[in-house]
Amino acid sequence: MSTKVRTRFAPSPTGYLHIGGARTALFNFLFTRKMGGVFVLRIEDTDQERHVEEAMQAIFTGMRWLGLDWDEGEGVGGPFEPYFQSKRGEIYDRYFQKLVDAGRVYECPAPNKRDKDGNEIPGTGEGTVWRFRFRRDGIITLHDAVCGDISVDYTNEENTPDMVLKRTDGSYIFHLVNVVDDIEMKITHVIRGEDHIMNTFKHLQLFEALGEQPPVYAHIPLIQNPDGSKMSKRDVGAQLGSYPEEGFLPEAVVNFIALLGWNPKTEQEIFSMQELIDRFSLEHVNRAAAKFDIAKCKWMNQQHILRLDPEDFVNRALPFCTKVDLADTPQLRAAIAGVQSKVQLLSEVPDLVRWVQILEYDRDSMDGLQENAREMLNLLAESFRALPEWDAAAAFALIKPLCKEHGVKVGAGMYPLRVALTGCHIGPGMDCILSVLGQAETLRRIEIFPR
RNA sequence: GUCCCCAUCGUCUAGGGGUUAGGACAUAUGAUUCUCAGUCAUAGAACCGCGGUUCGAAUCCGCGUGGGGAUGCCA
Repeated sequence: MSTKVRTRFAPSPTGYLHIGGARTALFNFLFTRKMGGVFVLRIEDTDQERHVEEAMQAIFTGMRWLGLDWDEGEGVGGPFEPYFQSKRGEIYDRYFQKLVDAGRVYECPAPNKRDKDGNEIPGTGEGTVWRFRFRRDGIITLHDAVCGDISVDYTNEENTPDMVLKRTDGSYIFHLVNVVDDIEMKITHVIRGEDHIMNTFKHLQLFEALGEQPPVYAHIPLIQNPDGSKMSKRDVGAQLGSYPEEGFLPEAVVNFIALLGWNPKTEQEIFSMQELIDRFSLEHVNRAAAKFDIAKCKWMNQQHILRLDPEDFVNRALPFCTKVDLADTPQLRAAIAGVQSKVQLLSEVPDLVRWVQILEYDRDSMDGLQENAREMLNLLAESFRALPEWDAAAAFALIKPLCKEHGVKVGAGMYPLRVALTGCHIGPGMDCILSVLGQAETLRRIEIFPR
């Protein structure tokens, strides 16, 4: 019987949750759910100097927004608490002592420190640090679940200098704590970004020195900017935190990043989380980096919006409207429902329904009016007024015959009406507009229309 | 510098010793619709280069080139 799959997502709270990090979390999540395993969220906050509290909250809220629920970690507990590395000092001391006893670490003068760009700061190398003594007797091979076999020659010290494990202040470096926690938390599969590949050889050495079996590793390709450069915090789409406020649906973002570097071996493009779980496998993860294309991400968002229940759509779009001071009324909700098929992002909704409460004439829309606009409006108003009983559907049904009767194309009659009633040339269907405004307001708006 | 990884339309990708190299986004054109959106149809658009293996290479191998990553008292 095979042991139960245990994975972890181990971000460090030094920046906001990055789209690449979100995808790493997603792949871990999909794999774990597919395998019926346990997904651990561990916070790697050993670098107290760079620790940012809001960044940590952004990780939690970002993962919850995406629907990546973890089985062990902050908020849910678990058998290997605590899940913050800053609180696990004694455990690391114990493992470090093992390395001391085995003669695998040695104390030596500290090198110079580095700034955040990695440049050395001269004259800062004070005190002593502890380094791990790598084995130098051969080539180390990593059997990666995505990349295949990769080997590095550890007899060549130039690229593999003995690594620092313990800082001058007694705290431990990432490599040690990462490996120790993976051992302690019984992690069976490590799915992480390709930028960690070179670290993995160091980690393999650590596992061996500690007499432990390493987990299965799967290194996933990085996400790059459209120009191929490394994506950093300031780039478009880089921060997951910006997606909710820009009007993306979490299911669309999940769908999009899942397909960035993994393919489902089918031509289907739109997937729910459950479908992704059912299909996911590490063998179909690509090895090449993917560029981030915001246009396709928006298209995918649109596809998911189209699939939402109308009521669900209204509820999700409503906050974007109230945020710009539109009042939550039945009329507004009706108008929102009318634009479900017209937006790619929820944030586009307010501009399309503002007319319900605020009538402003859009310059471009006004310029598009033809000479006979006033004439058409008068005719329409006349027939609306003549209705024995107001009924939006009936009013709407009058428009086409009226246009034909007067020898104008339906669009030529509908357009001025739309601009007169909403101030804009895009928005919900005309039947929806008439229904929302009602007879009196419809006639009033035609009346006051300045053309 | 050294080490590691990668390379199919502009982008995400399928395929993989013999294919009209397929799909999606984006773009363009047309149809429909309420001049938006949507839907439908059509079009243009790719195997990085050079050698080798082979009857045959985009596919396998080597070398270049390009891109990315690593080489930290960051993670």
